[in-house]
Order: sequence, then C-alpha cells, then structure tokens
Amino acid sequence: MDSKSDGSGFDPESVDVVLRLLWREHLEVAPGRRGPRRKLSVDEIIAAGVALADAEGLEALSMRKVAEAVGVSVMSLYSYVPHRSGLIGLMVDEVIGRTALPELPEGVGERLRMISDLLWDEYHRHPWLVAAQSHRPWIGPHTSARYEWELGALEGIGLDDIAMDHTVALVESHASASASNSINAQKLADDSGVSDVDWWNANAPFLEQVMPDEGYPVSGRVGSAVGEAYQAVTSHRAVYEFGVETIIAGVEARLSAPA
Amino acid sequence: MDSKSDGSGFDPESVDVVLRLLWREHLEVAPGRRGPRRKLSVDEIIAAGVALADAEGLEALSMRKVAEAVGVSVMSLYSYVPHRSGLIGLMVDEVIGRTALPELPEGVGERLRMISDLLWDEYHRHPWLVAAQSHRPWIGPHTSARYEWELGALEGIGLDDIAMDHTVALVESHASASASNSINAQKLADDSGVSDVDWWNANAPFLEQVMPDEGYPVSGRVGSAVGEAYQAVTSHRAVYEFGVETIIAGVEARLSAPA
DNA sequence: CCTAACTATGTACAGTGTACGAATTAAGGT
DNA sequence: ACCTTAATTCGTACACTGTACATAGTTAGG
Repeated sequence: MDSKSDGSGFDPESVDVVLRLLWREHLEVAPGRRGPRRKLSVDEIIAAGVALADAEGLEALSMRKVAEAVGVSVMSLYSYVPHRSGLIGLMVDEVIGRTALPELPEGVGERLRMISDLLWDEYHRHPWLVAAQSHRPWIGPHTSARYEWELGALEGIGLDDIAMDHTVALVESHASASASNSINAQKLADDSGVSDVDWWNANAPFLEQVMPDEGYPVSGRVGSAVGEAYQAVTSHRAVYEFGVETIIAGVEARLSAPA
Repeated sequence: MDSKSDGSGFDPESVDVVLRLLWREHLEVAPGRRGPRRKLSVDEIIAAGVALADAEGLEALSMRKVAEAVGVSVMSLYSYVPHRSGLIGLMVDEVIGRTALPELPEGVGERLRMISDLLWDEYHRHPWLVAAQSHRPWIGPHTSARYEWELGALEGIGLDDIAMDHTVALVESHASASASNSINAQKLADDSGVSDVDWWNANAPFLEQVMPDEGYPVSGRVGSAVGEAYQAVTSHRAVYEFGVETIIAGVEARLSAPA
C-alpha cells in the first residue's frame, strides 16, 4: 500500500473522476473536509440537469442554466462536476435508474420485446438520451444493473456468451436508432413549426417537377403505399415494431438452427 | 399561372431553399442576374465543407472555417447557403452521391448484406455522417437514387410495399447505429488519447471494488468471455456482423412464413 | 491560533451562428 | 448614356457557449 492508499487496493488518483461520482453511493463518505460547507449535493445538480434536458433538450443544457437552476454561480458547478460531458454521463445513469426493471415474462420473443419496449419508452420519456450517446459511455451502477437484467433475460435459452452480448447490443441499437428517428422528427416539427405533412404538401409540386415518375418506379410506388397506410409521410412507431419483430424472428431462427 | 410563375406549375417562393439547392443540376440555369459576379459555386462550398468535416469532424465545421477555406468572408457564405444546417444537408447528399451503387447479387441475404456493408463503409469513410442525422433529412437526388436502389434490391422477392420500406429502414437503422457506436468509440479514443483498454486497465481495480462479483453474475461472466474473444473491451465490427446476420435471418423467416 | 486545504465566485478568452446595414457591382429599361 | 434596382460582398455586432485562472472567504487539523 502506498502513502495515498486507503486500503482498498487501487490508486485513487488514477480513477476517472466521473466514475467515482457515478458510484458515490457505494463509497464511504469523505472524511471531514476543510473549507466552506458545500451548498449543494451532486444529486441536486444532476436532478436539475435532467429537468432542464427533459424540458428543453440537451443543446439547451448549458452550465449557466444549470447553475441558475440550483442557485449557485457557474464556476461553482465545477467543484462538483468536472465538465459538462461528465454531468451528462451522470444524468444518463440517473434516468436509467429511474426506470424499474420489471419481472421477465416467459418466452424469448416476449422477453426481447419487453427489453426493447422499455428502451423505446425511456427514450421518448427523455428524448435527450439519443443525443447523449455521442458522449463517453461511463459504467454506472444503474447502467450495470440494466445490462445484467438484459443479459439475465437471455440466460439459459441456448445462446453462448458472445451471442448473448451481441443480441442485447442488437436490440439496444435498434431501439436507439428507431427512437432517434422518431424523436428527431418530432423535435424538427416542434422547432420549425412545420410538420412532416405540411412540408411535403408545400414541396410536393417542386419534387414532382424534378423527380420524374419514370426515374423512381419502385420508390414512387412504395412511397405512395406508405403514405396511404399511415396517412402520413411515415410512421416511426410502425417501423420500430417491424424491426423488433424481424429481430425476434432472427434470434429465434438462430436458436432453432445451431451452428 | 401567377405573375411569378415560370410555367412549371409550383410557387417557387414556397419551395424549401435547401431543396432547390439540392436539385440545382436539374433546374434551368438562372437567367442573367444583376449584381457582382459570384466568386464561387455552391459546389465549391459543399466540397470544402465535406473536406473539413472529413478531416476534423462535424463539430469543427464552422462557417468561419468554411469561409476561410474557400477564400471568402463569413457572411458571403450566406448568399449561397441559407444556414449551417442546410449546408450539412447538402454535404450529406453530396457524399451519398460519391458512393457508386454496385450491381446487385443474387439472393435476398446477399443483397441485404451488400446494402448494409455499403452503409457501414460509407459511415466509416465520412464519420460525421452519424452526427449529421440529427438534422432535417432533406430529399436530394442522390438520397433518392440510393433509396430507389435499396428498394429495387427487395423488389419481387415476396414482400409487400410496406414491408419493403420497413426492411430498408431496419437495415439502415442497424448500420447507422452500429457504425455510430464504432465511430464514437474511435473518436473518443482519438480525442482523449485513452483507448478502451487503457481506460479499462486504469479503472478496473476501482470497479472491482464497487461492483462485487455476486452482484453481476451474468454480466461478469459474459464480459469476460467477450474480452477474451476479442482481446478488447468489445468489437464493434463483430457486433455489427452479428446484427446483420440476425436481421437477414429474420427477413428470410418472414419470407418463408407469410402472414 | 496558524496554516493548509477546500469552496465559491468574478473575470476573461476564444469560440459559435447569424441578423443587420452599408458599399459595391452589374444588368434592364428608358 | 443614365438611372433604377436587384444581387453580392463584407464588417460589425449580439447573445451565447465551455471553462481556465486568480482571488477571496471558510473551515478543520496540528
């Protein structure tokens, strides 16, 4: 043990600051610290960040706004949280922890669907989660519990460890990507005040001019069918459903035809 | 025909500016315009934007840098392009046009794989494409040609129009999401100088402390298996491959078991 | 009580997208 | 040839952003 060791067997200096914050509940409370008493807890900051992002999106989450929300000067935040990106990482684990992990049903398909729907719903409850994915994915307590739960749903059904991991990743990818499409479309409509259909109606005459029918035989026909089926340009929810079902069918095919 | 009509049957005022720029090749050249001769073409600006984004990423694509690259003042750009977001839309269609659409092989699986790989490769050639997806998806000539090609690959194999559209969307979603994971990891490693493995090595002792083995039975085992298989924390490419195969299996299952 | 550690805060910097207005250029109408 | 008018270029300005740094104030340990 070196001089800085607290007997836990790792060098506390080299541990990612955000990581220590993520697991703050699992660490002994810090010993009596000098200096002024802290006005806040990290949790208050995280909660304020989540509220702000829920309400106005991640791009509106500025350190100044968070600071104002918790009633502290901007630079004081930096004594709680190392940077904006780290705060976002903490927010992600926080909201993941807010979603309870339900009992798993019987059947592989039912389980995959439950996982997928849980993610889809969560993304729509916190639309900024899709934009948060371009930041470093830190390993927090709730993220870890979620992963354990997801893998547990596939335990003992006949997939090897690698396939279990990749199947979870596939379901997560698909839920994330289709939710992302759905959410971006919604955000664009909100921000610009122009809905999908409005935009299409305004620009259809122009497109008919530059896109002659004979140049797009298949997509012309398919586009019409889609428009007619949903009475809209597209239905993100339907695309999502179709994807989940296809993926489930693929996993089941893998199970019944082992390598 | 109203006073502003050019005989084409649509009101040119209501057409999205970016849309007109996207289809600029298909429009008659503008009649003699007053004012100073333009120093540039839109294409030069788009090309400069693509070069910049390829080299430094989308967040480094500032109007000031683009302006400097083409040798013009910042605000002059705005006489060519309505805003940064529109420029990005034009860049997207441009790079999509740079990828040739190859002959389609026989077999549904082979075709889906070709489409998917084409997208995966394209994302890795232009990593900023993943970040560009949060902007409005304009309908450009190359995007349309791509969509027509993708649908053409599924024509006549036994899917109805809706299923064709959704299958293409599924493959695109999956390619986009897995490429996004791969690219984000790469970018984070580059920017921070800390690789996946380095980070893990530095923080593993801490994680072992806060994550007791008995709390994560399945993910502990699976994580080890994955680490051993790839000699890395994960293999984005392998996850992608697994997903493509599963999706193909799902589509084939759908084909052999009609509703 | 003094010192060393810690917190809170103000200021400052190098950026960002783009609205606005002024100056310049060239074409169309007479 | 001249005037009008549209189009282009460009400088300045504004409201923001994240965060580095220095300073002042507060508390616990020795």
